[in-house]
Amino acid sequence: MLRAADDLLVERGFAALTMEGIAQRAGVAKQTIYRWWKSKVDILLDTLSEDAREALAWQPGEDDPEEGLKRHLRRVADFFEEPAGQVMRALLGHAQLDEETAASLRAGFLREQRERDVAGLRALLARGDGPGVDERTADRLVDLLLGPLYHRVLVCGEPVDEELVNTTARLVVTLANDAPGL
Amino acid sequence: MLRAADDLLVERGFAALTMEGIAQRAGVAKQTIYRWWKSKVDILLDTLSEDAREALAWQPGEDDPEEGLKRHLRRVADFFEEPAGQVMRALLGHAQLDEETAASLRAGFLREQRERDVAGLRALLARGDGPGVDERTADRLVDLLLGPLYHRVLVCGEPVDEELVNTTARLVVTLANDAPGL
Amino acid sequence: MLRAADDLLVERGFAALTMEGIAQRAGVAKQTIYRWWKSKVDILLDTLSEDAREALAWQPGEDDPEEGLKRHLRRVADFFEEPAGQVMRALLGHAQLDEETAASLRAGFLREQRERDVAGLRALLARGDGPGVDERTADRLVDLLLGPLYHRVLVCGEPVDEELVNTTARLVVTLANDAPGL
Amino acid sequence: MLRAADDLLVERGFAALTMEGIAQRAGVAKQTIYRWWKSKVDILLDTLSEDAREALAWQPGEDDPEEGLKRHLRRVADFFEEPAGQVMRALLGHAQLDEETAASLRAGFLREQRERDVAGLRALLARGDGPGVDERTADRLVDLLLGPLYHRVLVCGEPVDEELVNTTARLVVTLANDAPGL
DNA sequence: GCCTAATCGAGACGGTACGTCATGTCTTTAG
DNA sequence: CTAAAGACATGACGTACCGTCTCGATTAGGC
Repeated sequence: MLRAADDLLVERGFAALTMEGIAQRAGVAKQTIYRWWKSKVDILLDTLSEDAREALAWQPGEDDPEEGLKRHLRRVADFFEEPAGQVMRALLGHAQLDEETAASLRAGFLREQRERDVAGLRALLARGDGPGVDERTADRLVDLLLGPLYHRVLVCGEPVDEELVNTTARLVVTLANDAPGL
Repeated sequence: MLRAADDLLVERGFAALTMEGIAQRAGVAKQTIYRWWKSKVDILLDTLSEDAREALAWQPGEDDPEEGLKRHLRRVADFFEEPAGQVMRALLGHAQLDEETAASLRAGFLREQRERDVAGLRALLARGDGPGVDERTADRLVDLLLGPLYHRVLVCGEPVDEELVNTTARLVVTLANDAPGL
Repeated sequence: MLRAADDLLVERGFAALTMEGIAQRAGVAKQTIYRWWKSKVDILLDTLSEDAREALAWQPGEDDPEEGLKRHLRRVADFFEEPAGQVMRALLGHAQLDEETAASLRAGFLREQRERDVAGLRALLARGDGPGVDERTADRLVDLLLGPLYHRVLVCGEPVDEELVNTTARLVVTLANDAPGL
Repeated sequence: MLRAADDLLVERGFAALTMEGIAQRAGVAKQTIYRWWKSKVDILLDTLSEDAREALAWQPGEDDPEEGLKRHLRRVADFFEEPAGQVMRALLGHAQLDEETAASLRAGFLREQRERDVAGLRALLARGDGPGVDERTADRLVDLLLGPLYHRVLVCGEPVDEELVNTTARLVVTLANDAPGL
């Protein structure tokens, strides 16, 4: 059923993603779906957890912090082009329209991802020359790190280009090394 | 009718904002609404144009670039707390779910606002010590300037704090003065 | 406008006969139609008066009563095949659905036509060998004279054949000559 | 739902008989009605089949043909005063306005009723002194038998009086006994 | 190996909103 | 000053999904 929901979202968009449609596509009765999820948003939250966790994971590497950040940001940029990225866009979008979706999304996937991002960022910066950053500082840096990419994708609706990745990465490294001034 | 739509959105949320509801609230026939707008999204696009233009305008000032940026970012942050900001959140959200909404929003309000942002940013930076930035550079800077705020609001669902405003403003000024390395 | 209404009725049927349609077809504003008639039924009543009076008139002749009746009944049968007959069918039909239509139709056209029928029948029978019939008797005979034809057309929806015309005519003449037993 | 439709027709007339009204009166969703019938006419056709079959049935009796005919015609006359008769009037009326209604009505109820009428008439005449009539002749007689009553009710909008019943009955018996001259 | 019980497909049900159509009234505009 | 053009409030249309609810049929598991 997750697969059916996922496919329909990508094929026809969120508006055409109905419980009846998913049921028919999955060859299942509506009631059976309601047994496990209480809405189509709930289904998407599940598919997101399955698919996005790995795609947004911080991969280990031997390079310096700036290079590592670039690598990760490119992964994030690519993620938005994939089906799982479409699901995330849809959920982030729906969270703007519905408080309950927002709460579920933020209490679940987004909170966990934030933790992974903070940890990943700290680990990466620890490999550099500087003193590294504490958890609170890393948390602050995440908005600066991801914000420009999300803005480009969600607000402008354009793909993230290399220049934005590079500038953002360089900038965050600079800030991190200059942490006291943050 | 714009007022009725606006009120209902803020009071009850996007899902409960129906054409029938707007019609009833405005004391107007559904047909009359359809005569002028083809969907509730269309109505919101109109209210956005009316209300958000001024709220997101770059106000003149005598202060230096960094101070000016902070002032503007605080206005942006405040905007998201107002009704007009709710409308914008809703439209940005719906744009993630519906290609047509995305196209309308970006071809209209967002494009114009982007132009105002680029012009405002350039004007502000021109008041500083540095050489200022050309249009293309300013355009690139806008993602970095606004991205963190939008991320905080749309993704995290939290209010923009003073610290984020200050850091972002300082960072963009630094980058601008260091433009060749952008 | 009568012409426009008439044409539309025949072309597309009663359901598709709307005030808006008539106005458009006649190149006239709706309001102008409402100035003269209060409904589409009212318009049809007018076209009926214009067209049906002559088609259902009793034509003079030199033949005997039975022949004369046959002639007249054939005219009635033919009338139902013409556009004016369609109007009459529509109005009689609508009169079953709407008391007001029924009242207008019966107070106007049908009452006058009934008078013409009674007079026509009496004149015809006066040419025969028998003693003729008085007005009340003729009035009673009219249901027997026209009923079978109307039944065939309105209820069965089939055309009136020669046999029905002949039998009905013969029968009414017989009855008329046997008036005391009526 | 048949009951709700029936009641509303009698109470408020055909024009005020709406799918929404029926749904509300029956405490049922519109969609449920559309699941089973495709229009209000379809519903009325069903109520007619249920109610009119018996009211228009030919009842057995021991009397002679003329008396039997009178009995039956009086039943027909009474039928038009009942709710089921209102339904029939409405359907016959609407059949004049709409080809599809006409086709449904004639292919269904009217065809069956015609068969019952032919059979009933033949059975009655077989009880008389004469030779009886064959099926084709009986079919021709039905227009003459029912036409006057229908004319009085549908066209004149007046109740059927005893005189019309008696005259019509006598006349059909006479004709039947004189069948060769038909 | 059978019978009971739970599960699941199918889809009917009472609802709500959709977007469209025609109504009859009204205002505005052009000749 | 009239009449076209058409905006307006109203209300029904027929459709799509919603979330809940019965139905049988089909499995499985406990005896």
